[in-house]
Formats: sequence, C-alpha cells, structure tokens
Amino acid sequence: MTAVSTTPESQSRERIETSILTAAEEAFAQHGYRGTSLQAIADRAGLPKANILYYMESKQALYVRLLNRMMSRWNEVLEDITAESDPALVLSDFIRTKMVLGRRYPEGSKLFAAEILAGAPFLTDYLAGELRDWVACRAAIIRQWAAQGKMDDVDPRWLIFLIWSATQHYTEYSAQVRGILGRDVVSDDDLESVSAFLEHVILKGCGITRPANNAALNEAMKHP
Amino acid sequence: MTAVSTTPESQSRERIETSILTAAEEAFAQHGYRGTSLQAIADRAGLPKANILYYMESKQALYVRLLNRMMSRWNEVLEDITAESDPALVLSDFIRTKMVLGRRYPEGSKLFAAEILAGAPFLTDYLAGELRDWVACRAAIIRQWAAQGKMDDVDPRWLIFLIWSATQHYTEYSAQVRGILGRDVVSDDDLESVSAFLEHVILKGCGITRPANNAALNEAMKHP
DNA sequence: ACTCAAACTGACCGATCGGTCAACAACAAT
DNA sequence: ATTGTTGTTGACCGATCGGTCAGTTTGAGT
Repeated sequence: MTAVSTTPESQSRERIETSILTAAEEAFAQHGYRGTSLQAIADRAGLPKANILYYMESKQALYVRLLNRMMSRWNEVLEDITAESDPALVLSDFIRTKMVLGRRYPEGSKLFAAEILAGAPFLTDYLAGELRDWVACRAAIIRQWAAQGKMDDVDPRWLIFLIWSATQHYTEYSAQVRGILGRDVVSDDDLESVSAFLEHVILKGCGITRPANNAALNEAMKHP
Repeated sequence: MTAVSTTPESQSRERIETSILTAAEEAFAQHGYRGTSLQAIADRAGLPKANILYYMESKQALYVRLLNRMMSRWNEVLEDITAESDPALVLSDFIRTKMVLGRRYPEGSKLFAAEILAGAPFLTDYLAGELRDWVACRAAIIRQWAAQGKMDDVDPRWLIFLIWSATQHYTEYSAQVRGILGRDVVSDDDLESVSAFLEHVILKGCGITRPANNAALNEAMKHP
C-alpha cells in the first residue's frame, strides 16, 4: 500500500465500516445486545456475515465501539458552565441541545437505553466514573445558583435526571409517542413544541425567569 | 379431578405458574423478547425447560401474557378525573401513584420499556387504541382546567409524557441512577425525595398552587 | 505478464435456539 | 390392584447462533 493508493482504498474501507456501524446501531437499538444476531446486521448492511467479522473483531467489540461513539456524542452537552452563568440560558441550552442530539442520533440513544435496561454490563465503569463526576460537577454549580438565590433550592441531581429523562423519552419511546399522537413520524414542529414546553415548565418550576431571547438556539436546532 | 382435590392441585399449579411468570418477567425485562431464551427463564425458575412449555403455550404467549399483566396494573392510574377536580391533587396523585407503581413492579416497567424500544411489535394496537383514548380523555380535561384558569395553557399531551417519562426513569434507568448516585439500591427515602421534587417542579411549572395536605398519599406510599 | 498482500466469502464448527414427543412418575377414583 | 388423568422431563428436531478458516478474487506495484 503506497501513499498514492491509500486514499481510495481507505475510503472504500471507511464506507463499508460506516454502513456496518449504521446497520449494527439500528439492530442493537431495537433488540439489545443478546437479541441481535450478526446475520441480522449483515442483512441490514447488505453484506455476507463473514464480511462483518472481517471488519470487526467480534460482536462484542462492534457493540462496545457503538456505545463509546454514542457516549462521546454527549460530551459537548453542558461543557462550559460556571457558577456565574445564567441558569435560564444554561438549562434552556441543556434541554434544547439534548433534544437535538436525541433527534440526530435516535438509534444511538436507543442503544444506550437498551444497555441500561440490561443492567449496563458494558457501562458500569462509565456510569460510576466519568458520568458520575460529570453529574457531581454540574450539581455543585446548580447548588451555588440556588445559594445565590438565582433559583429554587431543588436537588440538582433530580433536576438533571428530570431533563435527561424527559428529553430521552421522545427518542426512545418514539413508538409510544407516535402511537398516542396517531402519527407515523414526529415532526420538527413537534420537537420545537416539546422543547418550548419543557423549557417553560422546568425553568418556571425551578423558579427561574426565562431568557429573553434564544433565537440562536432555535436556529441551531433545525437539524443539520 | 374432583371438587375436593381441586384446591391443593391448583395451588401447586398456581405456585409454579407464578414462579415462571416472575422469572420470565425478570429475564425479558433485562434482555428483551429476542434476547431471552426459554432456557434462561427455566434456569431462573429452577425448572427444566420442557416444564416451562408444559405450563405456557409458547415463548410468545408467555411474553404477551406478561405484557397484558403490566398494562392492567396501570389501569388504576388517573381513573376518576373530571373537569371539576383540583389539578394540584390530581397531578400530585398521578406523579406519586406512578412512582409507587414503578417501584412495586420494576421488572414489569422495564419489560414495557424494552417492548417500546423494539418498536412495540406486540403493543401497536394497544398504543394506537386503548392508551391513545386514555391520553386523549385526560388531555381534554387538562385543557378545561387551563381554560378555567386553574393552570397554565400547556399542551396536555406533553405534560402527560413528561410525568410518564420522569417517573419511568427511576425504575427503567435504575442502573444509571445507582451508578451516578454511587449506591447499590435506591431507597424509599430517595423515592420520597424524588416524588417531592417532581411535584414541586411540575406543579409550579404549570402554574398550579400545591395542595395543602397530602399526608394520606405519603402514607399510602410506604410500599405495601 | 507476474507478484503479493489485502479484500472477500462459502462452508463449516460446536453450541444453543424454540418447540415436540414419548416415556415415566404421582395420585385420586374405582 | 387397576385404571386414567395430570404432571414431569430427557432426548431429540431443524434452524440459527458467534466465530473460524481455507480458498478465491481483486488490484496496485513491479
């Protein structure tokens, strides 16, 4: 393999890997780790089963790779937040960013949910380590906000769980939401409507006055 | 089989059926329909595999039976609610009842969640029928409350989804909650703390003044 | 034209899947 | 004691599971 030939070769390789990852993410999201067969993934990707195992070390390695990819997508959420930040802006941003991420990566979100339902066998360390620190850090800042009188003195961990659960619901439970609303798809308008609702209830419920303007966020939300 | 012998016989039969249902509920909740084998259920129940299929028609029949059992448990929620009811009492009751049900039947709740994640193949009719009517009925009453000025004019369907998702979270995502809180179990105190938090935020967020007294509800919540 | 490594895949492995069945055990009614 | 029903289960069925491997195809470098 020379420097010249590297590009088209690895492009092809990358294209195939991507199609495998996409197919696997859909399959694992629907039926979980144990409930998904390599044959099912291969069929979705339009490849022979043996080809899957040529590109991926094993079923487990493929699964873990997908989990890690989804975890990293959440890293951008609530990245820079300090005690001096405006709670209204930060929480509003949290809600809308999380909502957009759920819409952009619905299969990844479901994959994570299935892993948690199974008892998080591959994520125990992440939950008790990275994510726990993440929550503890944000919780400390929220507590400071409450101490400064910027908002009600609610338990920050429950608040984070609330926003997390509410936003996850619309992607993970899309089948339930669609069934109840009587629609085949949940539209962008629904997404905006739900975001506005959550912003209203959660901010007001925490005794926070809403931000005057979030046009920039609304714009960013039109999924790219 | 005579009338006399019926009692001890069917008692034994019932005991075995119960142990099968319990074992199956745990297994299906963790790994979904496809991810669960009859052998795994049999091992949990301490029975030979063939015995499972003596008591249950098939894997699918067993699964559907568990789903229906869980659906019926939710029937008592928000049963009698009218436009004249006090939104504060009704929503508070909704939150706490749902929270208690999740704690009483954690495996059933997870089973339902896994079924929804899989695309609700066995629940499409229920979602688009019974549950949809249930939501529409409650939504109409909540709209009347808003029209009467008893609360903010929020979309009632989003409100129902919010309460549903928030309460489900603590049972379905118990692995995540435990990991982040750094505990092996979620205690009754945590449950009460979360319930109070949700009541505070959601009611206040909807512009509802909280009920003066809910001692009876608090009492009923000490799991029976 | 030839070489050789990378890409690809049909065939196969032992294990396990959901489900069937025949043989056997337990026991009440006669 | 004999009968008949119900309960029980090891053994087995074809299909599929995750994974291996040998053999073939492909295509860039010489």
